[in-house]
Amino acid sequence: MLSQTAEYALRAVLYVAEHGTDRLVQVTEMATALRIPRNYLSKTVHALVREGVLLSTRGKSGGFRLAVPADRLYVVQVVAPFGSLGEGRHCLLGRPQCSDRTACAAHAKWKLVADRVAEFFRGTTIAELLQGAAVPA
Amino acid sequence: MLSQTAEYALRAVLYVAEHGTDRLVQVTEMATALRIPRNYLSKTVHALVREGVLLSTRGKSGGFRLAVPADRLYVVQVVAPFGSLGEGRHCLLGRPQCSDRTACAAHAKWKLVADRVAEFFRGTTIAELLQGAAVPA
DNA sequence: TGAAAATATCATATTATCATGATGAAGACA
DNA sequence: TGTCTTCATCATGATAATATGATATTTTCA
Repeated sequence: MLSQTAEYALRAVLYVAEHGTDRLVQVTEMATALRIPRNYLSKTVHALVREGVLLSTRGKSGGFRLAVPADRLYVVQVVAPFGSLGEGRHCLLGRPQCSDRTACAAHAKWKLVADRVAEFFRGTTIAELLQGAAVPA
Repeated sequence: MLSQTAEYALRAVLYVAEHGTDRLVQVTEMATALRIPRNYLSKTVHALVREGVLLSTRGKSGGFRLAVPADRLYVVQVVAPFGSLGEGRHCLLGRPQCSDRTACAAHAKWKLVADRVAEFFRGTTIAELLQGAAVPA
């Protein structure tokens, strides 16, 4: 559903949202806790900085924190820069333009489901995900 | 949502279901009509033969036909051998075992959506997709 | 000012996916 | 029997995603 990288991004943001309320969270800490390759995660979270999702501080006692309150940060903002998911329309059969008018075979049935998925990404906040359950190690 | 290969497989099966009711459909014909690389499609549809979705006949005037009536052939059967989608459990955060009991952060909210997706793949037949709309070239 | 800690970045390696081209094998039919 | 057509398969290549290792840059603080 999500690319590996997008999944890393989401897990990292959830980690920051949970542990970074009163301090900065370091990449090494996240990488260890979430079992994600360190430098790869570094690149990934830096991309989130460029996207305005995270803020980074360099140098000693540096780290990351949310750039947006968790209850105003939507999953799509975290995930969209990587895998193309959560974004606009999405034809099951991969047709470039597949709308209600020029429908592909799968369109009518699939649309109902695809809309649900899109709603989830666009309408769910990081805060809501954290409420769902405690985050295990 | 689907891997390229899984999408090819689904489009090919839809094509066979539509055009193969009273004759065999050849790979070259499908590849041309659906604009899919010929040999790659050949490999893909052959995998569907092994899976019991299609039947193949070799030699002159050979080709493919459905191994199962379109109204008893479910999308998951076509798609599962390729991308891992449509299959059983699916945690948004990629945890190997993520159920209602050991829930990850995203689980509760995501489950509602993921169940819908799984239902679509498991509960929708090829025949239903064909009813959805005419298949353009 | 220098050392340490942390992010940022670059170069490269690895792996999986997608694709191509050539060849083998089976069946139909003259 | 031979040839043609078609599926089956093999070997290889191209590309993108994922990952690793080394280095540069910024900041803190003694």
